[in-house]
Amino acid sequence: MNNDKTIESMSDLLKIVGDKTRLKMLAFLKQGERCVCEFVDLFDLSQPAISQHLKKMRAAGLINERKQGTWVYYRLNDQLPSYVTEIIQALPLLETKTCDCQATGLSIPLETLK
Amino acid sequence: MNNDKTIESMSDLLKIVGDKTRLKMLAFLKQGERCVCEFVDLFDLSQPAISQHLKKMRAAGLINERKQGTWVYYRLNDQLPSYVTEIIQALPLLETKTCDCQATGLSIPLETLK
DNA sequence: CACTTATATAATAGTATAATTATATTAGTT
DNA sequence: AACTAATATAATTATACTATTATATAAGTG
Repeated sequence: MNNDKTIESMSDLLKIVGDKTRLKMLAFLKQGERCVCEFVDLFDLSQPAISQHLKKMRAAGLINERKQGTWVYYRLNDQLPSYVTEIIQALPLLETKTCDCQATGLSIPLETLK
Repeated sequence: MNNDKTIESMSDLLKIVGDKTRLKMLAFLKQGERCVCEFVDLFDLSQPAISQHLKKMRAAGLINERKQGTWVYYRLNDQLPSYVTEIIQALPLLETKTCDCQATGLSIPLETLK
């Protein structure tokens, strides 16, 4: 086995995790699944910026997505290296602001209930 | 307490840890104290680059230094956040090449023994 | 089908990070 | 004191990252 390759892959993953915005996203995801629109509401960033952060975390295997209609929900991957799990555990729990798409507590669009 | 500040400080620390070269340095330091000259030998990088990486890790509180004559030895700080300890534990053990300044196994310059 | 909403992608500009070369500092040696 | 070796700092360049604006896609609705 190649040690340098291990270190490089750890570096790649830690660089993804180490960004302030992405850490905050991970902190929110500790509480469960969240839709993209919630991040757009919660962060003082443009929607494309949010989308690109989520893409990077998805590509790194940190999060998984679930699509429901136009909405996309992300959740933490439950198979993460222990050192990543430890980082996420160390993150503070953040206050939840409820987004329209979660107002029902059902995590699905209201329209689908009509 | 301010959650954003916690996240920001975690981000700052993870950015320091997440660099490939610095991760490799931390992997070497798992085996114990090392002098700067060893890093200069072991890495395919200029001496100033090594020095700057060590400075950042020192400033972040990841490592401690001990000066002995012209030589400077660094070791892991033994009081690190658990999530950092976990990262270091996950690093592979790297082969040790012995440097002149460690040839005695005493970690001190030969000249001081004269 | 035109319109709206949610999300993603592309192009680009701004900022941060790490590398190099050059130079300074500090300790030890002759 | 001059010389060498080890390390640090400064200045600069190159590269990588993140944010923005503009645009595309895809689903849902009237």
